[in-house]
Amino acid sequence: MTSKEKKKLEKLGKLRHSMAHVMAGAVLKMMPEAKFAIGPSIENGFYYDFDLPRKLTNEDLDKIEEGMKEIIKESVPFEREVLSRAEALEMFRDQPYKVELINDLPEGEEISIFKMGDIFCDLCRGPHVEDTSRLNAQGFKLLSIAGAYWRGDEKRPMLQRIYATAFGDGKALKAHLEFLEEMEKRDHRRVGKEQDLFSLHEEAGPGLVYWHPKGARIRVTIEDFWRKQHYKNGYEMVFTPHVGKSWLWETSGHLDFYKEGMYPKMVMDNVDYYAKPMNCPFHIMIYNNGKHSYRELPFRWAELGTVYRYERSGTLHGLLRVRGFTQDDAHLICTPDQMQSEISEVLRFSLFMLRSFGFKDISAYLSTMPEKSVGEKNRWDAATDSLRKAIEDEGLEYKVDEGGGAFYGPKIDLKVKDTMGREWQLSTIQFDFNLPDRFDMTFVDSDGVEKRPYVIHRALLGSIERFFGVLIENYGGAFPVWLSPVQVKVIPVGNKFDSYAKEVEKALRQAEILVEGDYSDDRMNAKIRNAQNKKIPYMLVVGEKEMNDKAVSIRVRTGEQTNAVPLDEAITLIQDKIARKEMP
RNA sequence: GCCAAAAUAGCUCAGGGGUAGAGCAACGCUCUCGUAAAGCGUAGGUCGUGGGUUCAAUUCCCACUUUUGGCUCCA
Repeated sequence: MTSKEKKKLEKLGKLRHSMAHVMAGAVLKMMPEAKFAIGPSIENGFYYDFDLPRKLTNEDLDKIEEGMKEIIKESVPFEREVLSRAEALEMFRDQPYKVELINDLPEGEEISIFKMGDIFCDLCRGPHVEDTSRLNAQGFKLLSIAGAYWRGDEKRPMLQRIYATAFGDGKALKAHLEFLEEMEKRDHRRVGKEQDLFSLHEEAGPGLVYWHPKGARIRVTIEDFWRKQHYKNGYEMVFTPHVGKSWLWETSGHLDFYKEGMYPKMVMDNVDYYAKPMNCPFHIMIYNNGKHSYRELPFRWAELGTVYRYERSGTLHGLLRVRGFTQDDAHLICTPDQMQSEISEVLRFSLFMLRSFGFKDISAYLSTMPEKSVGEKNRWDAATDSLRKAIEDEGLEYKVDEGGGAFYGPKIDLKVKDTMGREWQLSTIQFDFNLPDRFDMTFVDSDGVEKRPYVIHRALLGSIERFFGVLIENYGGAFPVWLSPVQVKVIPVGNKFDSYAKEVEKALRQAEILVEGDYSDDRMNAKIRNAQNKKIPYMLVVGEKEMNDKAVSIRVRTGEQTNAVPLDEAITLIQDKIARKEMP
């Protein structure tokens, strides 16, 4: 970010934060009993949390918005004052949340308040605009009412939060509202319905995904590519069961530390079984099936492993947060000597995969040893160093989350930015110092001594379901040709040309192109419209001329049109686009 | 899980204490069509589930289920 951009953001932040005070003022006017929590500026806007005598309705939002516009019109000044702790506590004695905030301020910290005329006064660090006339009455919009726990803690009171978006002027606001509309259009749940890709069924189990034929085609494309690349990169595939006896989960520690994330037990013949929330114990079972020499290592075992986890009911969301999903999992089992090269390789591989799917803007997050952890410090240090070196060698931008690692090992997470500028965490590469001990994994080293191997978990796409959701939103349903579930729609201009269209269809299918013909009695215009709406990359329109010349008319979903293309040329062109993973 | 809102035809949605409505999709018929919607017709619903109030509930009330927006952004 340039310093100019930073300044602009700071200015917007000041504006939004001031706007939050204006909103609080309007709410106070409406409900004098209101208790105020916090009201920061956030990305694209601001919010304020209130404890109110009654529930807010959407009509209230309109009234509050009106109230805010009035305050803005009145050019109310913002004035800063510095108070002693005692004065501040006295001033906010009727505001329990503010009192808590004041009491939590560290000793010696300056306590300041901002007065907005006699309308509203808030404990606040600032800064603010000089007066409310600096705010734009056309530049904001209250968006939604939401519940939010005081300080994000579910044991504390639930407050009412009003979210708003705000910009310097009406034009920027309009642009942002249009952006939100565009997001709605790209929503994977909406596109999933429009293109008949997948469904979820409350009566059959929430958070469990059904892949329809079109969605399954995309999934198969993803998986085929994934398997091929894994074999090319020295991995082996494994398949493991979906359930395991409690012994397995006791040994792994999941029943001690992860039980609330697991589906409850099934009992068969008086024995407890659990659906797997992770694949790792199964892969370790394969490893422990025999004795291993250092000469065999490293093992790279991959599995598209479907796992089941309990996600809190309120957090389920389309494909992005589900209860049953398929991890593109793998475990690297290696000697200490091999660790660095394995990490570097898997990071490189990960970047290759993400880029293959069109994600170019990738950043890394390195999470280091937390306070509570297992495993020897020197192993943590070596592992963390290898992760850091791998990131730096790739020249990736990265942030360090000190102490943010899991208790069993440090990790790298990769985040991609999609075409709409949103970040998604996809890949994760994670050391495990817990399971090798628990399962007593060993290899015989060159000196004949049994030693502990390093175990690294990794998922490149994360989960197939979630990745699919991200892909849909990234492309807004207009996939590159290789991922499109229908790459070509053959459209005869009239039923007279159905037989030639079928010939074309057959030729394309022989060329391994995903093709469908439209033999409905719709008019050609309607057929084109239907194909456009499904975002099918190529429409091959055929009629008399094409039939006579063994040709097709190519209409790309962008609207481009090329007439009289010989059929074999059209096939080559489409095959080429598929091979290059390009847009049509 | 918690707060709020929602659930009506396959989809998008309207309606409202007294026989349930539209558009699109589906199906049938007519038209045989040249680059983003031909015309006519037919069928389609225990109004999410269970309970209550009422002469009468899809509508009002309660519970449940599911979905949606939130629950990290620090005065």
